This record gives sequence, structure tokens and C-alpha cells, in this order.
Amino acid sequence: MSEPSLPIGALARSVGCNVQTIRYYEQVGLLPPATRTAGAQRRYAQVHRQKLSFIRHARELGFSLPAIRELLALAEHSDSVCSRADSIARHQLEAVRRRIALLESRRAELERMLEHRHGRRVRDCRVIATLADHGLCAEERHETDARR
Amino acid sequence: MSEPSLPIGALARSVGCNVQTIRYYEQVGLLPPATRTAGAQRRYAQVHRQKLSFIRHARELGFSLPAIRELLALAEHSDSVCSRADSIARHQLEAVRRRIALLESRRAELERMLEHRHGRRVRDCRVIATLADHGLCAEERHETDARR
DNA sequence: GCTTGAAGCTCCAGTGACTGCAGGTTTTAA
DNA sequence: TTAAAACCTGCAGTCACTGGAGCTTCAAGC
Repeated sequence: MSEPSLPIGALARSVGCNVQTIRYYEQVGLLPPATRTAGAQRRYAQVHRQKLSFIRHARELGFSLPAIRELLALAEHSDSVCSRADSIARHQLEAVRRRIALLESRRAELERMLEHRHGRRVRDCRVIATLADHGLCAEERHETDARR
Repeated sequence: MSEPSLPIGALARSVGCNVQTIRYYEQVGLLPPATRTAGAQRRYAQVHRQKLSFIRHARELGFSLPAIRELLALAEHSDSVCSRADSIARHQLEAVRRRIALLESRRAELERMLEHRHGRRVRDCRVIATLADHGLCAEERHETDARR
């Protein structure tokens, strides 16, 4: 009958997010509304904690809120078809892989910009020169390769 | 006297960004205001094209607009000290590396979630189960290792 | 029962770097 | 001259929160 009921701050601490985030999830309909005290303060049950924990875990993996909404709905019905959840996760994995590839190429160019010896003044600065002339970042490779 | 002057659309095509972006850069003071025709349309000179190209290149590398603002200011003065530009770039490189590390761990967990055989229904779904129980994503490794 | 300070409440604005739209004006080529 | 393409300003929307102002409620100690 009397399920342990957490105020919002305790819930926030227990899942490691902050209070505003929880209110925001309620506002956008991701988390069901809490019960309220006579003075209109929110009190949460275990089911809320589980859902919130699910949401936070999914967010850490980079799922969007719409994707999480759908995953939560799937989780509600234990006989719904699993392939949809898989497809959402595969989609996210692909997005993460594309993002990594983009960042790897950024990293490579930044490293190339930085690894050269250069003058103390901006007129000889690799960083500025590379940004100013897009050609440099492609040609740089050839020059470097040729020199070795 | 009569420098070739591009309308905004032509400039946008020539650097591969869109028209609103150019107006936005002017609005936030990243790009100096264009000269205007009698009918108040913008006309751009080569110096604008160079700056815009610099900005876009820096954006592709993930520099923030405040960082780019500073890099542009450094580029203006060819006798300013290069180490500041280097420091901005190194900072960005570190940010990119941290981001890659985060995404790699996401990728690993998503791959672990997806690589298991599982039932057709959500009650046996790895994806949902892993999200629901944060413990699974760490423990999974041990179980898997132990079983082999 | 009273006080007090922590924690809660709502509502609203701001973040970054754009993007899109509405409704109007200018330019340019035929 | 006309018609279409391109341009203009101003503002709202994106995503997932985060922060603040100004007020109310709760819980613990006395």
C-alpha cells in the first residue's frame, strides 16, 4: 500500500541527474507524472526510478529523446517484437560510427597542423596558414610523404 | 577600383555554405558587413570570400565561433605571437580526442548490446534489458568471458 | 506549536550554430 | 516590360537541457 516515495531531489541523486532534468522529462511526456503531496510537491515510486534510470542510460549511449520514447513504449509490452528495438540500436550505432569517423579525420588534420615546427610569429604560423588555405591540408600530406 | 563583387548566393555557392549562414556570421560580427547596392543587397569582395572560407574550414574542424573569432583576429596581425593560435588548436585537438574516447565507449556498449542472439520478443531483448539494467552492460563481459 | 533553512514549486529565458519561413523588394535576363 | 530568381528583414524553431526569479512547502530541532 505505502510504496516508498521519493522527493525529486532524492530521485535525482539516486540516478545521477539533476532536478530540472526530471521535471523536463515529465514536461515532454517521457516520464509519467509523479503523485503530488497536498502542497503539490512531487513524490516518486520505484517505477519512476526504473524508467528514469532507463532514460539516463539510453541518453549516455546517445539515443535521442524520440528514440527513447519508442524504446520505453516497446519495453512496456513484453510481447512486442524485438527487431524494432534492435533496429533503433543499430541505427544509433551507425550514427556513432559516422561521428567517430568524422572526428578521426578532424583529429588527423589538427595533429598535422600542430606537428610542424614553425616560426614564432603568425606570418609563419601553420595553424593560421592551414585554416586560411584549404589547399594546404591536402597538399601537406604529399609534401610530407615526398620528403621522407 | 572595381573589385569583382559577388551577391550573397554566389558567395555561398563558392564556399559551400548557405546564404542564411553568411547573414548569421555578419550578424554576430564574425564577418565584416558587405557593401550594399542601392537596393540594399549585399555585395562581397575577395577579402570576404577569404574570411568566410577560413571560418568554414575552422568550423569543419570543430572550432567554436568564439575560438574562430580569436583566430581571425590573430590572422589579421602577421606579427602577433603564434603560440596563442597553437594553444587554441591544441585545446580543440584535446576536445576532439575526449569526444572520440566517449564515442568509442558508446560504440563498444552498443556493439555488445547488439551482438548477442536473443528472442524475437521484447521480454528476451538484449537492447531493452541492457538499457533497463545498468548492471548488465558491465557484468555482461564477465558472463561472456566465463562461459567460453 | 514555532521557527528556520533546505528543498520544492512554476514560469520563462538562454545555450550554439544555425535553419526555415512569411511576406515583401530588388535584380536580371529575355 | 515582364516575370522569375534572388534578395531583404525579422522572427520562430531546433535539441536537450540549464539557470534564475520569486514564491511556497516540508521536516527537524526547540
